[in-house]
Amino acid sequence: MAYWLFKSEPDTWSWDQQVAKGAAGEEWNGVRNYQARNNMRAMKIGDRGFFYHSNVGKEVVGIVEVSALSHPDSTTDDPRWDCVDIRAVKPLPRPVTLEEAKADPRLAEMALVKNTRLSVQPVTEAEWRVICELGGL
DNA sequence: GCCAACGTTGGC
DNA sequence: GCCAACGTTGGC
Repeated sequence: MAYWLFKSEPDTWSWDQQVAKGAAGEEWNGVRNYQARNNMRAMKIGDRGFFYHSNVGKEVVGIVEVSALSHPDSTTDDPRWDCVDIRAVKPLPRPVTLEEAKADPRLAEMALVKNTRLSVQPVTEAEWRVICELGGL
């Protein structure tokens, strides 16, 4: 199983909205970046991801799961853009802020820290464990 | 195929 | 609100 990180501005799409979608999940649409799209194309059902609030909060707030494989993004007719569906699994007991991630030497190579502009990122298993630990899981 | 101009993201 | 980093576009 692979691990990922999904960024969203809470003003646009928040963790609470994701939770409200329940087990059905929701399209992770609107991504217009090739790297991010390629990451989504590589995802499999059941892969886990962090849900990160950018701009407001700047923290990992919860864990999601891929509930549908990559398919055309319904918000555009442009065939270049695909997306997966994700559903909320559980919140982190304690959100992990970007500041904390930056302060932890084990996360120095994390895309969240090194490549702030990428909106859908791969996360290594080691990084996954560290964030979970910091988040109180 | 290069690169300048432009647009967007996201931290501060 | 600013600006740095980065990605994309389009002229040549």
